[in-house]
This record gives sequence, C-alpha cells and structure tokens, in this order.
Amino acid sequence: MSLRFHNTLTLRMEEFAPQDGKTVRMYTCGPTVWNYVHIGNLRTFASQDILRRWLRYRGWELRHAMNLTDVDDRIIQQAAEAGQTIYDYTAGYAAAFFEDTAKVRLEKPEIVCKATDHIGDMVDVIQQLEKNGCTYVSEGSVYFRITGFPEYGKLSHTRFEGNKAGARVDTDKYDKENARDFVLWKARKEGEHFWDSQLGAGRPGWHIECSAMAMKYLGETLDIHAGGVDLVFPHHENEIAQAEAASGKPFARFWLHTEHLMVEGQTMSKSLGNFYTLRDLLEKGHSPESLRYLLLSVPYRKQLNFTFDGLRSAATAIDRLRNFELRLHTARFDEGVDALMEERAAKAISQFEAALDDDLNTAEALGAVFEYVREVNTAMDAGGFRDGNRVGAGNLLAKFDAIFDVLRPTVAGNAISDDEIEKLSAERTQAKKAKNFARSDEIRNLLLAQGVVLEDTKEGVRWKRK
RNA sequence: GGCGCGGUAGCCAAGUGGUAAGGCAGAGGUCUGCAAAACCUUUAUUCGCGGGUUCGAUUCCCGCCCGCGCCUCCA
Repeated sequence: MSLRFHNTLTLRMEEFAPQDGKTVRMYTCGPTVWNYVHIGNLRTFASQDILRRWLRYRGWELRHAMNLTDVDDRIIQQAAEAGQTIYDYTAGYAAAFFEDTAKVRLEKPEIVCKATDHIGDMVDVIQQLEKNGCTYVSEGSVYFRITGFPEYGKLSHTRFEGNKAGARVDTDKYDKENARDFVLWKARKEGEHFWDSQLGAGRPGWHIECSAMAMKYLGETLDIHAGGVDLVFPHHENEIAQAEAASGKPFARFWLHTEHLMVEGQTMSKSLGNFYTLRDLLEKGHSPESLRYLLLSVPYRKQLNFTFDGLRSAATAIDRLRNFELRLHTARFDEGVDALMEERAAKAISQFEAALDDDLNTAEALGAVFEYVREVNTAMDAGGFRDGNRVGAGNLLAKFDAIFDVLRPTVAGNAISDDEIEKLSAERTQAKKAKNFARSDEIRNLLLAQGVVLEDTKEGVRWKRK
C-alpha cells in the first residue's frame, strides 16, 4: 500500500511522494517564543514528529525547516513590560522550547530559523511583490492586496466576495483598501523595535516570515507544509498568497493540519483554568512519555480530549508494552523457532505499516501492536514461543519504538544505579531462601521507594524502573 | 450566515456495504510465603435520531438533533 495524506488544499486523500523522488522538503510553523510550550502546542508538534519519523521510515530523506517567531505584537509588548530587548526576552523561551520538546522526544528539524535573522529575506520577497503589483502603501505600512490574487481562499475553501460582512471583520481599519488585506511591513511605531530597510523603518508582518524562510531554505515549491488547524486561515492562506504572487509557482503540494486538543471537553484557555504547559504536568509527577503516548494515540486529524484520566491510562498502556519487552529479554524459552510466531510478527508489522501509511493512523497502528503482544504473551505462557523468535519480536518492537518512542523510561539523574539494584535484589533472594520474609519485604519496599519494582517470576527475579 | 471536523461500550478509540480492532477501568482466573508485579479470560445483537437505496448499512444518499473549531491573535 502506498503512503497517503489528507491534503487540506483538496480535502482529499492523496498519494504522497517528494517532487524529486528522494528528499522531502517540509516546512512547519513553529512556536512563538513568548511562553513555555503548552500541551496543545505539543499535540501539533508531536503529530509532526510522527510525520518526520514515518517519512524517514519509508525511505525518504528529510529537509525540514521550522521557524521560531521571535518578533510580534505580544513579544514587543511583553518585552517592554519586562524592560528587556526582544532578543533577551525570547532567548530564554527559545531555549526552553527545545528542552521541553526533547523531553517528549521530538526530533529537532534539520533547519530551525528565527524570524529576526531573516528580515532581509522578507524585505526581498516584499519588494518582489511590489514589482508584481500586489502591494500598496498606506500610512507608511506596506499591504498585500488580495483582490490581486484571484486564488485567495483556496486553502480555507472560502469565497470571500460571497461572505457576509460579518460582525467579526474589523470595519474600523480605514488604512486598508479591503478588510481582508493584510500587512507585509508595519511602519515603525514610537518605542517599538524596528529595522531600517528599503521599505522604510518598521518591522515585518506576521505571515511574511514563513513564506520568505520556507522559500529560502526549501525552494519555491515545498512538498509538505504543516501546522495546527487554526493556522489554515488566515496564516497559511496568506503565506500562499505572498509566496505564489512572488514566485508564480505553487507554494506547497501538501498541506497537513493537526486538529486541536481540548481539555476535559473544553477549549484550553488560561481563563478557564485548564491551561497546562509540559512543565505543569511534569511537576504533577507525570512522565513525558505518557503525554507523548496520549498525544499520539488519537489520529492527528481528530480533536483530542485531554484528561488526567487519559494521561494515567496512557502510562498504564506504556507499562504493558515495557513489560512485554522485559519479558522478551529476561524469560527463558525453548530452543528453536516457531513458524507461527514468525508469521504473527510479520503480520503485525505489515498492519502497523499499513495503518501509518493511511494518513498516519496511529490508533490503528497501536492496535496492531497490542494485538500482537497479547498473542505472543499467550504463546509464551503455553510454551509456543521459542528462543529463536526473540529476533522477530524484538524487530517489531524496534520498528514500533522508532516511531512512537515511548519504551525507554525517563530516568532521573539522581536515580539509584543498576548495580545497587542488582545487589539489593540478590540480597533479597537470599533472605527469601532463608525464609526471612521481613528482610525480603523490607528490601522490596526500599527499592519501591526508589521507583524500582521487583518481580518474582518462574525464572527468578527481574526488576524495572517505574 | 459561510467553511471544516466529529457523535461507536463507564472512559479513550479503530473500522468495513455482509454483520463491531485495540487501550484504560471493572469482573473472574493463573502464579505467589502473603503480597507485589505480571499474564490470561471476560465486558456493545450494537455504532446520535428519522427516513431512503440494497438480499443486507454502523459503513452509501436525504433530512434532523447535538458537540467542537475557524471566519479576529492563537498549535
């Protein structure tokens, strides 16, 4: 089966392959670095992480660029309130972003580009748009004239001329010819950060950074452009208008949008008191892997309802997989290879792959893995799983974890060492043999307090970190 | 009003024109010094509601109800 994605541009499933048959050129809208990442951000970024990993799994090379928005109205305002330059203000949050995303095991894109490092590139694109007659100047600011771009609205599937002049469109912006026109370059305002350019003193509008940087690093036509659903309009629509009006070429072939995360059935917002950053969850004692699993367990085009109950369920589900892996590595099996078990592993892998090929159906992919785990556990109990089957089973787990990446526990820096655990475990076994159950229970509890669980099995003791 | 997503067991959730994957929780069991941990079994005659097409629909069509998002900054 071939790799297919749902394309927002066409609202259809389409077979995917990169233009050049080798390297996928992908752009994703990154964070505005004015705060710590929240779990809604992470839902989108996690879905893009799966996309990255799956594209590579399927043999493509990857050239993925992600922007950091480090200048906008909020940043300017908050930096001013903090008495800092925008550079000082955003540097800390940019660093925190990569610390946090690494904890939930998001791969870093090949290219990370900051808006403030690319002012000149944005000015170049705006000048090209001027040349192409798509702009006008009003009160010192440069605007994009959407009536000059007939395809405006093709991504959000909106025909603006037929649209009711709704209450939500600003009607007091006298400086624009059309309410939907958007700013490319904002004239300098007193006290605000600005750059001198051929366009005059000012700063870039929000949308231009993505068009400029994407084309600079990936060429005029991208294979994939992705982001959260809220960006479809106006951000991505405007990116298309800017890029295509400047280059005359299609900006991106595939547009992938991740649905939003809700919290307890409601929109996450600070005013509702249900707003969580990754740091909030870690402080409450939840593991980064459990959040990663939860975020990935619902396919990206479906709204995900975050609950703490769900987070705990995710942690338990991961335990089941880790227990299986531990059993696979520690239990004793009869010599030989069981053909049926090999067949089951191959079937599980093909189901797993077909699921992810189908627009990254992570829920179905997980189903294939769990079904396999249960069948193999049953076979292990019945003696049907042989020593030679370890390779096939391990291979399946490796493929699974290359994408989901949740099997390896996060171990704190001050955790008890493996050697100490082994030593205490051995002492407990001795105590048990001597029927000194008081001492053996004491050791078990002592290790439990350190987050280590001892398990008695037919073949002896095994341990794991919780 | 326009555009889009969704309503499947207590919760999360996959799915197909031919009779419902998987996870969590619950119940039962195996193992065990008691435990812990682990593992196994089990839990929807039914897929928001009403019509229609069909030999047959949760899956296709029409209508309706409900939830959510975007149309303004937002992942």
